[in-house]
Amino acid sequence: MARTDPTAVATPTRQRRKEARPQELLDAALELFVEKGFAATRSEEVAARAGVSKGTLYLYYPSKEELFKAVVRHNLSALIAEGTEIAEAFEGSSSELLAVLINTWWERVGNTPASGIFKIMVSEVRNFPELAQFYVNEVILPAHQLLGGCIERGIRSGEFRDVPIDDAVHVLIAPTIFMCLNKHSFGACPVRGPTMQPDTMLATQLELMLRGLEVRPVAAAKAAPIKKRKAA
Amino acid sequence: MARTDPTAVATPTRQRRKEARPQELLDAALELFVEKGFAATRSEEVAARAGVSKGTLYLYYPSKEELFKAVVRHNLSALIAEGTEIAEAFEGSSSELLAVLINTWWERVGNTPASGIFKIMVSEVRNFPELAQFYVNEVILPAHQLLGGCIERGIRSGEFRDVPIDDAVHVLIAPTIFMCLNKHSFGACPVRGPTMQPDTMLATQLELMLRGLEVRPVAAAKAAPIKKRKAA
Amino acid sequence: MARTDPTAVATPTRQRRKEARPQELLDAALELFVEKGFAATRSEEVAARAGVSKGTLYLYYPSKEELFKAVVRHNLSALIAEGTEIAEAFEGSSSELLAVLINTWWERVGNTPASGIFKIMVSEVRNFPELAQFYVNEVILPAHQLLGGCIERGIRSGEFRDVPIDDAVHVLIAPTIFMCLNKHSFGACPVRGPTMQPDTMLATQLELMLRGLEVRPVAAAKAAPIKKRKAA
Amino acid sequence: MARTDPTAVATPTRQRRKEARPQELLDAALELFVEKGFAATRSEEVAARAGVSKGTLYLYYPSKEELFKAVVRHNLSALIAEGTEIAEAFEGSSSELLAVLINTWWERVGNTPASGIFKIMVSEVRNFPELAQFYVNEVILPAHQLLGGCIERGIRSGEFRDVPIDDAVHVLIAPTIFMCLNKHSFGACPVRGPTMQPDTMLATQLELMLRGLEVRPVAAAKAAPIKKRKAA
DNA sequence: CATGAATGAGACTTCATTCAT
DNA sequence: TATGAATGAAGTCTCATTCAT
Repeated sequence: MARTDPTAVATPTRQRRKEARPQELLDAALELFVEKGFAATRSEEVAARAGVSKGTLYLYYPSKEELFKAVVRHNLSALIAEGTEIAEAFEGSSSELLAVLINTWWERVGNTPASGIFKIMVSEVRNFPELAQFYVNEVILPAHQLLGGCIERGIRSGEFRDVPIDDAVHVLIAPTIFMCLNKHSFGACPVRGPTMQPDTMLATQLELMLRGLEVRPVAAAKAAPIKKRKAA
Repeated sequence: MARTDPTAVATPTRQRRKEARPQELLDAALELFVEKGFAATRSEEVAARAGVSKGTLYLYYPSKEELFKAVVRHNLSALIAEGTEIAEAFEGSSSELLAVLINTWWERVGNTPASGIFKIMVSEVRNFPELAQFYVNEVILPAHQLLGGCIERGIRSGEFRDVPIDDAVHVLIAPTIFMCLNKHSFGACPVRGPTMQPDTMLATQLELMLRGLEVRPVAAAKAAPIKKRKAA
Repeated sequence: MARTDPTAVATPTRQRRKEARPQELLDAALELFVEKGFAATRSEEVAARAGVSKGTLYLYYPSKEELFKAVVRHNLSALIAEGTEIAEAFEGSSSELLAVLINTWWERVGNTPASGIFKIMVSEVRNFPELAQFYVNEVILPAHQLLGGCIERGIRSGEFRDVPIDDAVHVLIAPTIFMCLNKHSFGACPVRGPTMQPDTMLATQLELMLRGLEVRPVAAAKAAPIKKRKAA
Repeated sequence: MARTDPTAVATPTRQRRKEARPQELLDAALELFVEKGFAATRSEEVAARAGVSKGTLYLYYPSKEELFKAVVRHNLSALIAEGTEIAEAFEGSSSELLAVLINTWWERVGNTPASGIFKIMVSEVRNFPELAQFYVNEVILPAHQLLGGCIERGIRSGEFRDVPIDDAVHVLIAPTIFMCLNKHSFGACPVRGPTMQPDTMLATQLELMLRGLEVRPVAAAKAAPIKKRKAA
């Protein structure tokens, strides 16, 4: 309706709209797939949220499944671009570097709609196995190498203790991904409970982690699980 | 097999199975909802995996949605039961206590099919808002109080530094949930990449965390995010 | 409605209906595909004509296309069965044999709903190439061999002239197929015009053909086509 | 090419093409309707094969249905024009005349893309009843009168036996239409089997028919159909 | 209780047709 | 005129749910 309104000043031309469509559709789809999941999102909703009709969606993506893959690939590529950029910024102490990397990542990814991609991946990889290897190759491996490299650098320079690198990387990453997942699941539900505050949580995480990595003798905390009491 | 059990008092197989039905259905449903998500799981598949017919499923649960809620509630209740049991075991230093709690939790939950419940929750809470408050009240809050209490106890006893308790709890929990999610998403895909080793990762996490919590002067790592380079 | 009427005496049981379904669906589908063509027939119409709902159709045939193939194969098999039976009846003079074969064929095929299969084949083979070879192997070739054999037998016994067998077979078959096609196309339209009378037409065809085949000297009618007058 | 024609009076290509459009569209549509049928042919394909865009098709024909009718009417008119022309050439013996008519018809119609019109008619008349009467009036009746007249002439002149004229006409026409139908259905499929050779088949048909029509005493071949054996 | 045949609402997708450019 | 982006009615197919057996 407004689209055909002749008095509208900023009505984009068809040509302009055609060029913007893929991005608009991908954005709408990301939102909905994050909100409701792939299977529970109707094609028509995606189209509606992008401001077009059902048929138009199919002009750009041949099926809902292809749309989904495009959403994932598009957003993972964005992630990769960010990652590469961040990686290039290397300088200063390893502690500072880790802090910079994590804070930057949060600002560029965690704080944007792209953060929803993690929820999608967790929820749907098993239904879209092609995407699994893609994600591993393009996101997990580079990210691991980047962070693993920082930790190794810190270890070699004597700044960090000699911890198992791969495990440490996972522990380091977990809270940030956890925040992204929380934001798009419980965080989006109107419930009373302990809310996650990304800013302070990130700060706390960094402090704990960096302290945990720093060189200093300590008595390792080993503890066996509690034995399960058998029902009499 | 059970039929030849000499202690069985002539309980007919059918009778036995009938009583076991709800549990079998919930188990089958948990598996499938974890594998494929709620919307992509067909009622008939659940029935088939539980070894009954489609119609039988509806004798026990009036709809797929109710089945889903039952699965969630059933598994969350199990979680709660475990948590309560673990909580009662309180003794020793706060470090040891945290280690015991986490290791026990992993053995009782993370290492069992119930670990899939987190994937379900993350993926589907927004579609089942009733479950959100339930989960927060029955799982998140108690768990937070338990862990938060440990940390607070450690702080008060001078064992731990004075960290923001809520954030620290989140950071403490994140890697364990992260492992559960990974196990049921990427971990279930046949891809080459860095795999997560729960046992060593848990050990590393505990070591990092406890060291991070321990009292000791340190220069806090503060770092602003890298500025995004604008295109010239 | 009537189906659930408890007072109905002849209400078939579900089991009985299940067994009859495939045939009922194939019959309904044959009718509709003949009437309107494959593409213009809606699945739901087929189901409705068979007295079931849309979903039930898909319980028996996984797609409209598979239903189509089943219709063709089912009816071609019927054709083949008839053909085989007729072929076994060989006896008497070759003229009589041809007459018997054609009359019997008409009674068993041309005069039954199976006659519609020819319209379907003509209309749709190019859209279902798998069926082409099947039809050639199972219908055309056996029929040709049968009729060709009769003609050859007549030639060898001196009853028929030495005509090109393959061409003669085509000429012999053409009017019968033509009648089938006509019956399900123009013949089914309420128009004024020369209608085809199968019975007398068959008789006339036989008379012409057998006379044409019989031994007797004749001056071949050779004639060049009329030259096209070029527009001035 | 036409552009360099020295006799062309500067007619711009676009203008020329514009005038040729309707014919090009009709030709493309004929081809596609013959290949795939009306319902399975997409408007856009027709436009593409005619070298124009989807929208342009609608400048010339207001709907796919109208396009279809135009195709039929256009090609039937061509048929009629041919028929009239052929009819005027009347001369010689009735046998020769029939031979000339049929051979000419084959050359002008059977051997051209217009031969596809019969497949279309058979497949689609029931969906386009308006066309039925048109076809009967404009094609079937004149053709019948033409051929029927020839046969009658032959009978009156003592050249032919006294056969039922209408039936004989049908028998006479059947093989030619049969060849047209075959050419655009099985004939277009890449299958191994007895192929139809129009030239020899036409010759054989004529020979059989004319011999069949010629005056000569014969014992009519009467034969009852074989009784169907009931299952014991 | 258990079964599985049947149903029909609803989701995906296609494509004839329109209309701004 | 010609184009092709956009639309939405309509068709195919799925699957949660019911119910006669």
